[in-house]
Amino acid sequence: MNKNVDSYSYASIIEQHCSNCNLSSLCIAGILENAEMPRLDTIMSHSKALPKGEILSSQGDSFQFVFVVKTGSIKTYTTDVSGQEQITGFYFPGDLIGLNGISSGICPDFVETLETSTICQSSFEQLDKFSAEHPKLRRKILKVMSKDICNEQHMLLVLAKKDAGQRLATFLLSLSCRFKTRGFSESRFRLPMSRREIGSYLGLTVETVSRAMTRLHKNNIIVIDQKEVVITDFAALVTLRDGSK
Amino acid sequence: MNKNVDSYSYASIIEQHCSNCNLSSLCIAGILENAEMPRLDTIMSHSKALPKGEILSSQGDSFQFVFVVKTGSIKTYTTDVSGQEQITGFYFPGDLIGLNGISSGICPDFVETLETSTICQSSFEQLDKFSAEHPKLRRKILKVMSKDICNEQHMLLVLAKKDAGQRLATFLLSLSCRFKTRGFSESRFRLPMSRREIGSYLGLTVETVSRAMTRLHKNNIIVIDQKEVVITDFAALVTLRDGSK
DNA sequence: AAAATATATTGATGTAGATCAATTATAACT
DNA sequence: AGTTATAATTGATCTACATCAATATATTTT
Repeated sequence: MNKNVDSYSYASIIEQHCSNCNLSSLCIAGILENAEMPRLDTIMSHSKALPKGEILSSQGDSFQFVFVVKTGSIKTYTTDVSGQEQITGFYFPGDLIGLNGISSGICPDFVETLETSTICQSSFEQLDKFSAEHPKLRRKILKVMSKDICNEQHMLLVLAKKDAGQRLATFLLSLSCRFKTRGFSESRFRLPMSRREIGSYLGLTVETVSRAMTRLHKNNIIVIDQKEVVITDFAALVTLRDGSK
Repeated sequence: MNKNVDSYSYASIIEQHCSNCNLSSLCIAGILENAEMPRLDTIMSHSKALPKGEILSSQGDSFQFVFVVKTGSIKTYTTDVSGQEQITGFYFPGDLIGLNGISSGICPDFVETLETSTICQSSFEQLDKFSAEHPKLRRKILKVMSKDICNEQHMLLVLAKKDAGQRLATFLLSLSCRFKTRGFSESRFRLPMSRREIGSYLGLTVETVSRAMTRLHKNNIIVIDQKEVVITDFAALVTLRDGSK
């Protein structure tokens, strides 16, 4: 039972188009020519604001849709036979989510809003058909998946080899970079996820995340007030991240 | 400087074709019709036996080729600015490697033989062109990448949440399954990688891998003699892997 | 075959982070 | 505003694994 966007009573499709979306430079739509936009608009639907905690698709659902974050943020997480829950990624405006369902035809994870968010949705089959005729779109999809693989391989290294401080530094600098790419401040931002969620993503407990956070604060590398982060010493944060332990 | 296969003096292209390869059921070639094989043969080159330790491509190389393992086995690993080395995967006959280079155009990791191996190689650009005209090949490539993402997301959970015994159980059962798929025994096989390499992959030290191994042996779950493994109690190994810790 | 080198095992000890527990801060609800 | 529930911090203790060190076993070299 896929809970696709337009099945929500509060999430009907409203008058929005990829062609007039200011996000297109970040989104897969960015590689299309203006003339090709109308066709994209026929396969993309756009949600209105979804509240925090909304599950866009669940582990075990049959795979049908891919999503692009328009505003807000998303987490993906998998669970285990033993009930262990692992956050596998955080996603921000422009990010394309859900391609990992292709291999088995089953959604391998949960996709959930971290805060009030709007998202765009497409049937994967239709996107794939479109891409068959558009080499640039085809390549873009491959690039997105390839990038996902690289990101996860990097996270494997982080989880396997880095201590708590380095993991948190890696995390904060990655967020900083992603916010910067989206035109926001790279040094001052709000964490849309809880300490527990950061811990799940980084393979740490809440307590360890909290302690690592206050340590960064005490060392005057960041200022942290609840979810608000200010990076005050980028160089030190990078040194910590890249230190040979 | 890409060290592609046919640049090796000892690895000249020999008379081999995808069309007469007994591996095709496991390989991407498996989804093509007989009539399409000749075209695949024009873009695939086949190495002769490469010795252990041969590096097929290096982190930082410009991305050009993808590889399929024909015989033997392969490891991929990345390194860090701080010199940390992380094995990101082990690959066996039929496995397609290298698609993670698409996003940046740079090979993000090293690809190296674990033992004497033969491999098949294709220019990615040519494979991509071919796939443009063959929906099934296009879909197959997407499936391979999607599977890679799922595998890595699963490894993230293993590294973030599982203890040494569970990690080793996960590893051994995964190998068992992959060998079975390839027509080999699922209960008796040879580990082509060292304890150190297993440790790198699982985020553990050699010592911990060794201890976890002897513990499995003492509990009569496996018999291990150097690199030879016999799984004597699958149920116990599964229970260990899936245990809620 | 002997020497040298690399790999694996086993033991002793130290430590980062988990766990348990208590307190404080924040958000949600009535 | 006051009550309840949730999230975050901080402290005390415990433990699994890393680290250091010593053999032991393979593998390679001469």
